[in-house]
Amino acid sequence: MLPEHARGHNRSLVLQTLFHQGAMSRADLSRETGLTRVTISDLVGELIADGFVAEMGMREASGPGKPAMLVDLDRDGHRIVGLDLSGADEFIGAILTLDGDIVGRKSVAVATGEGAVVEAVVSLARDLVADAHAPVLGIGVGTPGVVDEHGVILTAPNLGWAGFDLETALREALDLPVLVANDANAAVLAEYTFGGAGDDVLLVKVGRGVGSGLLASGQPMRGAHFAAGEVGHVTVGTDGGPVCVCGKVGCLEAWLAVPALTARLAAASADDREGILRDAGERLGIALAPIVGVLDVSEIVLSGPQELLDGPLAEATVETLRARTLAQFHDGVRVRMTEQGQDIVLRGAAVMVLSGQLGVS
Amino acid sequence: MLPEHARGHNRSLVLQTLFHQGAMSRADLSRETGLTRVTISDLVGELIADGFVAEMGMREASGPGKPAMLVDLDRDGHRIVGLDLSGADEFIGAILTLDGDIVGRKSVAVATGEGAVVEAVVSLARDLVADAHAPVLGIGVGTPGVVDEHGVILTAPNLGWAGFDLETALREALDLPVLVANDANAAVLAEYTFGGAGDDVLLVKVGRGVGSGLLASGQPMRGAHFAAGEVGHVTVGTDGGPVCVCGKVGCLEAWLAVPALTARLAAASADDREGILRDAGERLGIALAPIVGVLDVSEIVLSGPQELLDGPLAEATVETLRARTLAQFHDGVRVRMTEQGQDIVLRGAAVMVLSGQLGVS
DNA sequence: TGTGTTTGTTCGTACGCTTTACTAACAAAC
DNA sequence: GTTTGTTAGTAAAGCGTACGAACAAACACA
Repeated sequence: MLPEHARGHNRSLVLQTLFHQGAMSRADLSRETGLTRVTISDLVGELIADGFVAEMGMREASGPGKPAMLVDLDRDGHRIVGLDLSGADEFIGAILTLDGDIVGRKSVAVATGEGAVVEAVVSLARDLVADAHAPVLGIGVGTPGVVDEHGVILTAPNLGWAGFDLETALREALDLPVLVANDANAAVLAEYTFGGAGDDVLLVKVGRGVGSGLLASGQPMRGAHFAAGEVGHVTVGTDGGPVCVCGKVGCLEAWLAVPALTARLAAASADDREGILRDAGERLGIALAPIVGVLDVSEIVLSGPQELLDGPLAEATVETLRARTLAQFHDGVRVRMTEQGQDIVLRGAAVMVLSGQLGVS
Repeated sequence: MLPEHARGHNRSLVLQTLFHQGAMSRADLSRETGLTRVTISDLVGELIADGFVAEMGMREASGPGKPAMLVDLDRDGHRIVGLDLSGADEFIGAILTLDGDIVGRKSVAVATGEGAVVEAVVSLARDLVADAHAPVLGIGVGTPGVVDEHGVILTAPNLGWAGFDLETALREALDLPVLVANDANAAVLAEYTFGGAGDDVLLVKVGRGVGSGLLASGQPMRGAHFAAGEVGHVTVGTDGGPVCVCGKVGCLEAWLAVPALTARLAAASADDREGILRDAGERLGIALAPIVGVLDVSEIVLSGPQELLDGPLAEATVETLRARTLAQFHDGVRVRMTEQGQDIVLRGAAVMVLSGQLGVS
């Protein structure tokens, strides 16, 4: 640990404070961070020189004393490019502000195979960077599959990838910072930074498959083999269930994934629909109960088609969880839909860039 | 982040290196840590002045150059006191070396109620400190119940405690650093530091109840309400099961805790015993499968009566886990007994002190 | 006009680590 | 016995980082 590491930490502390609390004076920053005004002035000067922070004009004086010069992140001066490769039909890309607002979109049809996918993704990213009309802080990518800490996609059956270094490929093609992570892990970051989630939260993402992203004490969990969150093919219950594409019986994905669930709903009468949704929700609760017990998460967030998840399914999940865990410890566990909608992975990808480049989350 | 924090980090880095690799020269430390020889000399001088490190004599010269003066943690000059309050009949205490070796023991009968327990524990700790015949680095305590980050026992039904600040009570009575944590959380630290466990490990402790301790990326998980690991009263399976003391049906504890399991074994014929153990192991596997899926732990360690756990039960657990998770991601999950035996909580309590006082683990 | 408050900067100081340069102590080769 | 080369550890100087003291600027209020 060298002094410059401490300096970097303090730089991030200033950026983090501005990110969450908005424009304020140097003296405000001093009070918020506990560093002295002198040190803050020095740090802010450095951050202004680097272009991350800008002076925003004087605060209209409200009391005695010299009026304050407000400083803030240069929010208008930067953009982030986010990509979501988890869609069934399209690769979706967006230009985002530092606040996670989407100010531009573009998408291309899904490709398969290493070469074709990379070509499509690079082209999508290049177009978005060109349209940003501002310096791009970096490119964040949320992709299905197991992704290691350096953005190497270890396995991604849907995209036909195994051991492919997407991060380096994109960085070399675009000459910008690139961060690649699993889509559900990106999503939980969006929920944490923009969705007001607490420090211990599990996000369950239901789509073609079922994945999850986990934050413990505000830190993303990666797992021993970078496979944390890969919960789709865990068997749930001890009484059989639907057959899964993986060959097993009763996988969470066979109960809950959108294709399986919509197929069962389509085959059922209108009266049976609620029962089917409640069954799926109960299965999710059964799978989550031991996780809530071991991890003591306070919040479970669902992401996916609202018409499927937000209703009988979510209700059955929370009821099952309450019934299967000890109220004394985990009474407060909340289950809710995300409010980030379909853009959750894009916004999570932006958080990855904010976190990687500014140390902000 | 101030410069002195960096200094503290580097002090711990030196101690950590010596702790794990044993005596070495200052130049060796420089190579291991990446800090310069000058800085290491300065740090070592400070640590010697503080009594944590001692010079151990010259290394017999093996090559050219000036012979090296070996330095090491002053292992003989310090002791740690560990307490294990999780026993059914006794509070167990021990004097330990910095290497976790037990060099003295003492125990007292279990008391109940705040006042009586504190009196018994303080007296036990005081006797051990007096017998240590060396400066005691601190006192670590592993206790059943939910314990917060400051050593306040939020709930401990077995001891009749709720919201009791054991850490402060002991610190004021004994005037030594005190660290209190849940017994299973202490146990997993022992397994990590002394048992060669990896960075992502779950320890399941089977005794009167069933608890667990979890390390993710080498960091202990606490949970949103400090209740991480409280897995005993999670319902497992969807086909009923034994009635639990908590009133629910099919709790993991009703399947697996020692009193319930021995009672079922005693009531069964010799031929049925293996089936009962396998059933219990299967239930454990069912409960652990979603946890392995979400957390991607590489290692599950069992702690408790060897004659119950180490055999058909553990075998059934690992078979169930393999059957219920996707081999592609979690093939390598190992299930094994701890080799720390009955002293695992005591040794874990020592790790808490090492970690808290020296930054070593 | 003076007094008190707040902001932000300048100056000098303390601390931590590095680089550079040195001494001490040894082995190997001659 | 001398020279050469290597390794261990220390001393001095310099740079980066944060702090406290002091101050000027700008304002409210009496």
